[in-house]
Amino acid sequence: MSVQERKERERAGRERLIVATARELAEQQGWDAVTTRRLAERIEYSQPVLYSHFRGKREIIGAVALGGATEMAAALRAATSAADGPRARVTALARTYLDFAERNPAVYDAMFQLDGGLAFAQEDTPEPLKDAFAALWETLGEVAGDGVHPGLFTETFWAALHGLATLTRAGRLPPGDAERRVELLVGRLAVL
Amino acid sequence: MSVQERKERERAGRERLIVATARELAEQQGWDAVTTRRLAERIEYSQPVLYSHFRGKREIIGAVALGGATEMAAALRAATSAADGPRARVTALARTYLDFAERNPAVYDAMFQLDGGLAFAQEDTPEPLKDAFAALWETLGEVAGDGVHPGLFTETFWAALHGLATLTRAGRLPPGDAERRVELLVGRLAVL
DNA sequence: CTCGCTTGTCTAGCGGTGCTAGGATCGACT
DNA sequence: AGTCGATCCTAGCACCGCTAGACAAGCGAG
Repeated sequence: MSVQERKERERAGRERLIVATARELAEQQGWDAVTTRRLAERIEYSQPVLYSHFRGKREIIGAVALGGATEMAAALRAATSAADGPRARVTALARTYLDFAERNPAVYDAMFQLDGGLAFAQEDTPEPLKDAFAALWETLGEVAGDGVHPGLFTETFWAALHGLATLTRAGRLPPGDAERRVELLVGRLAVL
Repeated sequence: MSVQERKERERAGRERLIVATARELAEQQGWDAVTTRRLAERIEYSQPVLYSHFRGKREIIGAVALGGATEMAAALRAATSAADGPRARVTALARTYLDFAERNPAVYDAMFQLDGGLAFAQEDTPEPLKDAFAALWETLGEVAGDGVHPGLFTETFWAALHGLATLTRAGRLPPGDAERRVELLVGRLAVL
C-alpha cells in the first residue's frame, strides 16, 4: 500500500502546485495570461496532465477561488477578533475585505467575477464559500438592527463592499476617497 | 458631394447595425458567443469590415456600453421624475437601476464588467457615462445628509447597487429577497 | 461611353486558445 | 526478469482575434 500512498501524495502535491501556479500567474499577469499551455509549462508538465486533475480551466479557477475564500475568512476573523466593540469590528471587517480584494485582485476575480463553476447560496455550495459568508455574518449579524434579518443584512452589506471593491479596482471610482466611502457605509448601514 | 454624403450615411448605418447586432447576440447567447466571425456573419459582411469601423472587439463592447449608458440615464430620469418626494425618488432610482441590470445583463456587463476600453472617473470619460452618473447624482445628492459630499455619497450608493446587481445575477445572492434588500439599503443609506 | 483609379470588400492565413485521441514509456508486481 | 497497467506526451482538432494582399465595384475625367 505504501506505493499507492506515495503516488497519492505526489498527485495531491501536484494538484496544489497547479492551483498555486495558476494563482501566481494570474496575480502577476492577469487571468488572460493563464492559458493551459503556459500553466503546463510552468509546472513542467504537458497540458493533458492538467486535465487529469481538473475538468478544465474553469475548475482550476474554481480551485483558486476556494483557496481564496478560506484565506479571506481567516483574514476577516483575525481582523474582527482583534477589534473592540461592534463599530470597530465592522470597520475592521470592511477594511480587511477591501484590502483583500485590492491585494489579491486575481483571487478576488476568481471568487466573484469569473465563472469557476461553483454553486453559491445553495445547498451544495462548497464549505469554504459558506464559511467566508459565515465570517461576514458573525460580525455583521450583531449590527443588523431590530426587525432586520441578519442574513439579509449581511447580504446587503456584503454587496455594498463588493461593489466598492470591483468598481474601485476597475477604475470606475476615484481611488483616493476609499476610506471615506467605507466610513460612510459603516456609519449609515450598521446599527450601533 | 451628395455621393460622399450617401456613403457617410451608409457607413453610419452599418456601424449602428454592428453595435445593435453585437448587443442582440450578447443578450441572446452571452458575450462569449459574440465572436467576430459570428458577428460578421449576422451583419452579412466579412470580418475585416468590423475592423474598418472599430479597432477590435473591445471597441465594439465599448460602443454597446455607451448606448447602454444613454439608455440607463433616460430610464433613471424617467423613473425619478415620476416619483413624489425624496424617498420615493430614491426607491424608484434603485429599483430602476436593478431592473435595468436584470433586463439587460449583457449591456450591463459591457458597461461595468467587461473591458470596453473606456475611461471612467476622468476628464476624458465619454459623455454618456458622465451623464448616467449625473442622473444618479441628481436624485441621490439631495439625500446625502449634512456634512457628506454628495458626489461621495452617490459613488457609495451606486457601488452598493452595483454589488447587488452583480451578485444577484451571478447567483451569489438568493434572488427572492431583492426587494427587501433594496428597502434596507434605501432606508439606511439615504437621509430623508 | 469608356477608361483609369480610388475605395471598399473578401479570401486566406497567422499565431493563439481550450481541449482530446492515441501512442510511447516507465515503473510496480509476479 | 518479464509482463502489464498506469501515466505522460506528441500531435492535432476546431475555434478565437486580427490582418495582409488580391480583387471587384463604382466614381470622376476625357
